Amino acid sequence: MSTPSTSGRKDAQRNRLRVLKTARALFAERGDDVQMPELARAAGVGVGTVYRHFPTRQALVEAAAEHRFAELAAYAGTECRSRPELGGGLERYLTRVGEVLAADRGLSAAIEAARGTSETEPRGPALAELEAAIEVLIADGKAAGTLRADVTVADVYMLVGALSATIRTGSGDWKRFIDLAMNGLRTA
Amino acid sequence: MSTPSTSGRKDAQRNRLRVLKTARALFAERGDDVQMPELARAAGVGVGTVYRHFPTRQALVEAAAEHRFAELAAYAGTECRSRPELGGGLERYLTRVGEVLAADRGLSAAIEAARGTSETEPRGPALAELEAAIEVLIADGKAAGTLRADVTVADVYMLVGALSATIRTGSGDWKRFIDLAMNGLRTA
Amino acid sequence: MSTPSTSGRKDAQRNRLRVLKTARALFAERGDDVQMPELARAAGVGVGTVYRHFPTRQALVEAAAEHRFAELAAYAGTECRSRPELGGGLERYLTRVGEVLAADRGLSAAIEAARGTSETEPRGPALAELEAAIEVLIADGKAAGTLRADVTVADVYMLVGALSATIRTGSGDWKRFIDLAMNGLRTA
Amino acid sequence: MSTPSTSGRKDAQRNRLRVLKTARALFAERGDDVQMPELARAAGVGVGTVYRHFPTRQALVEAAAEHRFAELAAYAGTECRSRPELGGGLERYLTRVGEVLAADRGLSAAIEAARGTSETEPRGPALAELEAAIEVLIADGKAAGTLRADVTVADVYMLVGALSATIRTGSGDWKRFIDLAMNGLRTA
DNA sequence: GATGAATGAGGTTTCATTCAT
DNA sequence: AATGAATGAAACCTCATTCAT
Repeated sequence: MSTPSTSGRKDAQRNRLRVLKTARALFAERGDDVQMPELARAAGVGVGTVYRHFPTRQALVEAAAEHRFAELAAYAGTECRSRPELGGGLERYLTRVGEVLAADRGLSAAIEAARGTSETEPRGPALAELEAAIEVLIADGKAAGTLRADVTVADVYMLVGALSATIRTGSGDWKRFIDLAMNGLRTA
Repeated sequence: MSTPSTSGRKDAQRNRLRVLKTARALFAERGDDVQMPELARAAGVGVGTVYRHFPTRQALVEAAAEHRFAELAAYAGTECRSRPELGGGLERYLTRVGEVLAADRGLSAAIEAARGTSETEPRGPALAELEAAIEVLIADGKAAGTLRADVTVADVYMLVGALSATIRTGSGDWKRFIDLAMNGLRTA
Repeated sequence: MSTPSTSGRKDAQRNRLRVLKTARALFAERGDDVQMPELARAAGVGVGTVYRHFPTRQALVEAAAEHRFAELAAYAGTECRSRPELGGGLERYLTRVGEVLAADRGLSAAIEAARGTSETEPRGPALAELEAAIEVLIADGKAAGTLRADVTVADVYMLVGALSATIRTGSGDWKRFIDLAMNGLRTA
Repeated sequence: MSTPSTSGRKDAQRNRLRVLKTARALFAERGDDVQMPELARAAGVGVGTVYRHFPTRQALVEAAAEHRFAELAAYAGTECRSRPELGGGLERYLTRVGEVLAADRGLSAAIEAARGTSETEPRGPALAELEAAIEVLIADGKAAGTLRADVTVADVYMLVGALSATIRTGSGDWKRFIDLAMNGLRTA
């Protein structure tokens, strides 16, 4: 509507991204109660286009989740390691995660709602990347003598999940959660 | 229709409880996808009766949540304190919570779904009781010198929420979570 | 809307019938392009009520088919045999079928559309009844020496189907079809 | 885009035929539930190309119908008359029709679905040809003294329609249908 | 002429809740 | 107080058709 030409084949990818970003924004704002036609309208495309790129509402939510996840993974792999000599890369990482999630509780809610009763967590491609990055942060911490020797990626992953829930449900001060969690990971 | 009168107030209470227990059982088994008419049938009453006692589906879910919560509170107040000289009352409590929640992931999911995008957590009457009980467990721990001096009820409450999410989503080994959490609460 | 009270439990059956009759009428008039909400409105009930009685659009169409089928079966069992000494019971029956179907081409179209690509024909309870009645008509004809000795119920059933298609598609004069068909069934 | 020019008019005809044949094949296999984009893909062209040649899905189905119809007409005009002294040209023709339709029930279903509630049958160019051919077969039969004197092309056309329906719906043994039909057409 | 991404009006079905009996 | 049939507002998704490239 504001952009003059809606274009053709070439920027199908651009459309996909547009939908994805609109979805993130709308979910962030209003949680799970966003309907497909409305979302399409907000993205400036027809519902059909949304469904072309994401065959199911759930698929769209998952893609939004993955999108945010990828950002978090990228952060873990770059900024957090930037000054390893300072130590505390892991803590900086968790804090960053907290900030992102806190700014975006609606999306978390939508993701949670979409999970429904499904038993398994979806494992997107960004996950492997994230795990590798966290591995490094853990190694740094152990090298600096600040982390317990038995800390694993699985531990951190679990704590991120717990942090996310804490923020989403507002069951407490998430900075305090990180504080306690880091304390739990540190050498006695 | 032909039976003169099916009794009075006493049956009403019995019905309320029947519905509540059926709800806990069905939610536990199938999560949020339980429909009101079906639930009514399972409880052996009509939908109307369910609605007489719980004006809304959400109200019923909240009641089920409170019901479970009350059990947890009772446990904190009794068994966990039973042998304070042993120490570790708080850890025993968290473990108990974990066991109950792990046996009951469906109900957690239903509760979570019912919360929807609502900002605030419902605070039922059992909460005060629980807080008092936890206060005591914390005091015990501090007296035994095992807990950090700054640990509060809010901390524990937050950790219980995080534990619940960890179990519900299956994002990791919840016993390990308790391990890390307790480590975080302990004196350095 | 015109009837003062919509009543409760007792005339659920009355509602079912009302929906069924409305369906027959609407399908007769407009063929397959009748939508559920519209049909419900025409029947003076909500869509939900329609779906309570007929879990699927297809189920409703099938019920309408069966309803008409039952009428045809009843006719075969009664009027057509009324004066066997006249002979020609089978022909009178086919003619009657033709009249009913000709007055009701829309329903035939809806039924056909609902069948879709499905391989098998639905066999409702009226079918057995019809077959028994036709058996008798055939026996009458053979006794009167007018029908070929090898004529079976399956033949007649097949011819009824063919007659139905002839009428529905308007591919010719159905009375002529009956003429030819009867000629085909008669002794040389 | 890089290829200078993909030829001119000749390819267009080739494409038309390609689409038509693909349509026949796909409809034969899956009945009416074939989508335009899918059909286009199967034909190795874009949807746009399909629409260039057939302005409407219905038009394509009709073209497929006509295509098959033309084959049937050709057969009536050639092989069936090949040895008129044998008699039974009409029966041989109907049998051939039956064989073709039986191998192709899906297309019949698609044609039927496309007709929808429309009152009139489409009359393609092959029809006149067919009628002429049948006229001859009928004349042969009458000359041989095997057909009733009042048999018309319209009768045969109607019977072909009925035969088609019998095969499509599977309501009986279509060879038996031909048997009865021929018997109906024969002199007493 | 060909391509295929985009469109968006519809259509079926679900299920929390109401209310006549 | 209990019953359960009825309600009807949604909400998702499909797919024939268009048109910019």
